[in-house]
Amino acid sequence: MAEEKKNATIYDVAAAVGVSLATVSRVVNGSENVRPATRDKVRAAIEELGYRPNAVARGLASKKTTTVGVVMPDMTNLFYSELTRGIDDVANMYQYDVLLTNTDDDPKRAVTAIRNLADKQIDGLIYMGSQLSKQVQEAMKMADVPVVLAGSVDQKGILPSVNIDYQAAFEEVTNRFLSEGQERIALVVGSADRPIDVDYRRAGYALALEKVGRDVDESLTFSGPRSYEDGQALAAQIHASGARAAIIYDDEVALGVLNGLQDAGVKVPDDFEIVSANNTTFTMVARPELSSIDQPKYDIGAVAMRLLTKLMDQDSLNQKQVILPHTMVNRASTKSAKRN
Amino acid sequence: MAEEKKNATIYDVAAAVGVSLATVSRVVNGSENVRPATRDKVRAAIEELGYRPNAVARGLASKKTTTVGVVMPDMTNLFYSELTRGIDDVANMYQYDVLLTNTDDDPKRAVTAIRNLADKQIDGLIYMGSQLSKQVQEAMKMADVPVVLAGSVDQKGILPSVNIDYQAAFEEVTNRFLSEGQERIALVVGSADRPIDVDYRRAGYALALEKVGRDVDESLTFSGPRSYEDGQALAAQIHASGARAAIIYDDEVALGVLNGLQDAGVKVPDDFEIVSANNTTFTMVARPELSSIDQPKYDIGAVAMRLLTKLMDQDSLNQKQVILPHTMVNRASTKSAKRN
DNA sequence: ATGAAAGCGCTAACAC
DNA sequence: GTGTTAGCGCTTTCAT
Repeated sequence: MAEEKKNATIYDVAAAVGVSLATVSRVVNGSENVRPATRDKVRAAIEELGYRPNAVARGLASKKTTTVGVVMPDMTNLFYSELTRGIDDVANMYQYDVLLTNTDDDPKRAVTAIRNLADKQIDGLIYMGSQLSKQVQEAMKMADVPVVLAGSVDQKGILPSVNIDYQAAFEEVTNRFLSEGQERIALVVGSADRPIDVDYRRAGYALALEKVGRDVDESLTFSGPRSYEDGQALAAQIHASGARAAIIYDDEVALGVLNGLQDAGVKVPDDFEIVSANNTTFTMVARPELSSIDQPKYDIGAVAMRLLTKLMDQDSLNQKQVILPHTMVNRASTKSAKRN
Repeated sequence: MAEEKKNATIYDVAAAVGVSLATVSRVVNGSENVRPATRDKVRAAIEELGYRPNAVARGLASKKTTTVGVVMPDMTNLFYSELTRGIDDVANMYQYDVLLTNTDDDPKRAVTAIRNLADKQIDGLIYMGSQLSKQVQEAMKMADVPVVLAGSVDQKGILPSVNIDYQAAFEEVTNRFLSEGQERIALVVGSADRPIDVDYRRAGYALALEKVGRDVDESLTFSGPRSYEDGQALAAQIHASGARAAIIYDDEVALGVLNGLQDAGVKVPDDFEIVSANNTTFTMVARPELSSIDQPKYDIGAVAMRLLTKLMDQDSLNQKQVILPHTMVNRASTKSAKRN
C-alpha cells in the first residue's frame, strides 16, 4: 500500500498534505510548534509515501551528520574490536553511525584517515592509536570536532580519554611476582618508544623494582612483538635471558610466549609464570589458562563514546581523563592461583 | 603560512584566483578542460587556503557519497573481523569509506541498519549476516544500491556473493573421518534453520554419509553454540552422544569443545578428533592445535568489496557467485596429521 | 502554528 | 577553456 518508486522528498510530503516544507521538517524533527491535526496528517503522508529524510541533505543544511569517526589500529585484534564494540553500541544508542578506519597503528595512515573523516564532516572522533604524534594532533585540530581517546593516552592531558591505570596495573603484577620471590621478571611491551609502553607499563614495572631497591635489568625487557607468532619466536629469547616470570602487554603475544615455552619443555607455572594484560578470550583458551590484568574493554569504548556524545552536545565533562578500574584475574599460568 | 581559521569553501578559492566555482570544481575533480596555467593557480590557492572539499555537499550535489555500508554480525568474532579487514583495505584502495554496523546476527537489527545506511545515501552495501530474511531483502531493495554478500549465501542466486563451497568442505571433512574408520561423527553448526548451516554445511555432511550408505544420526548433530563457553558446555553432550570425532563450524566453539573434552580427560586426537572450519588464530593457539578447513577470509572480504566497486561503477560482473578455494589444514587434533 | 525564502557547499548542464 | 545558473534535499531564520 505504501510502495513508491522514486524516493519521496520532503517536498512531496508537503505537497501531498498541502503544507509547506517547513512544517514537514518540523514534524520530522519533533518540533512542538505544530498543531496536532497537522502533525497527524503529515505523519500519515510520510507513512503513505514511505518518506525518509535524506541524511546527506540534512547534514549539509544542519552541519551535523550524526556520524562519528573511529580510528583504530586493527580490528582483527580482539582488544580493539571489543573496545569498538562498546563504541558502536553506544553510538547506535545515541543514533550515531560509525565510520571506521584501520591504520595498523601507523601514524601516517592515521593522519590520512582523520583528514578524510573530517572531509566527511563527522561530528566527533574516537581515536585508539597507541601514539599521538604531532601530525595526528594537528590533523585533529584541523578536523575541528570533539575527540576522545579510548585505550590511548594524551600525556599532556589535553584530550579527553578513557583508560585504565596502566602503570598501577603493571606495578601490581610486578609486585606480586616480587612478593612471591621471583628474582628475574621479564617485561614485554609493544614498543620501545611509545608513551603507553615506556611511561606507563614499563614505568610501573620499574617502580615496583625500585621500591625493593632494584634496577631494571635491560636484558629482561623486550619490545616489539605484536602477534602470536612473534610471541612464539620470543619465547626462546625470554627463556635464554634467565627470566622465570613475565608480564606481557598483549594476550596473543602472551599466548605465543606461553606455548613457545611449553613446546620447549618449560613447565608453566612451575618453572615460569606469565601474566597477560588484556584478558581477552585468548587468555581462557590457553592451557594452562593465562592469568591476566582485566581491562573493562567494552566499557572503555562505551564510556569513550558516551563522553563524545556529551562533547558533541556541547555539554561539559565532569572528568576529562577517565580511569576505569582494572582487576587481576588469577588463572593457572601463575602459581598463586594454585594456592587459593 | 597556510593557516586559516574558518574552513575555506570552493567559493573562497575561486575568489582568490579570480575564476568561477566551476573552474575550481574542475581542477579539484581532475577535469581535462582547464588551461594548465589556470590549473596551477587554482592549485596554489587551494594549497594556500588549505581548502578541502566538503564531502557532504559533494554527496548531495553528485548523489555519490563514496561511502559503503557494511552490515556484520559481530566484529569481535575473528572470522568476521578478518573479512571486514579485507573489505576495509580494498575500500580504502578505491577511496571509499566504510560505515560499519554490528547486528549480532539479528535480522531485525539488520533491517534497521540497512535502512539507516540507506538514509545516509551509501553507494553500496556489503552484507555478512548468516541469513537473508525477506525483510532484509526488502530493505536492500528499498536502499536501491548495489549489494554484495560476503561469507553469506543467497540461495536464489540473485545477489552477488563471495563464499567458499561450504558443502564441499564439510563433505570432505566427513569423508576423511569416514575413510579413517570413524563411525560416529558429530556435526556442530550455528543454527538449525539457516541455509548456510542446513543446506550447505549439514548437507555436505549428510552427503558424505549417504555415499557410504549411512543416514544422519540426529543424536550426533548439534546446533546453536556461538561462543567458546558454549563449546565448553557442549563438550559433555558431544561426548555423551558417543561421537568420536566432530566437525565444528566455528573456531571458538571448536576450541571450547576441545578444551572441554580434554579437561574431562578425553585424549585428542587419540580418543576424539576435531576439525574446525575457519582457521583463525584460535586454531593455532590450541593444544593440540586444531585441524581446520581454511577459508581465505581476508580475500573473501577483499573480493566482495572489489565486486562492489565494479557494481558501483556500473560495470558488469564476470561472475556473480564467486566461490573461492578452501583447503584443509592438518594439525594435531586429527590423527592423520601424525601419519604425515 | 505556519509559510517564505535564503542558504549549506558543491556538481553539472548549458552557454559562450 | 571558462562562466552562469540551476539545483541536490534539507534546516533555519524571519515574518505573519
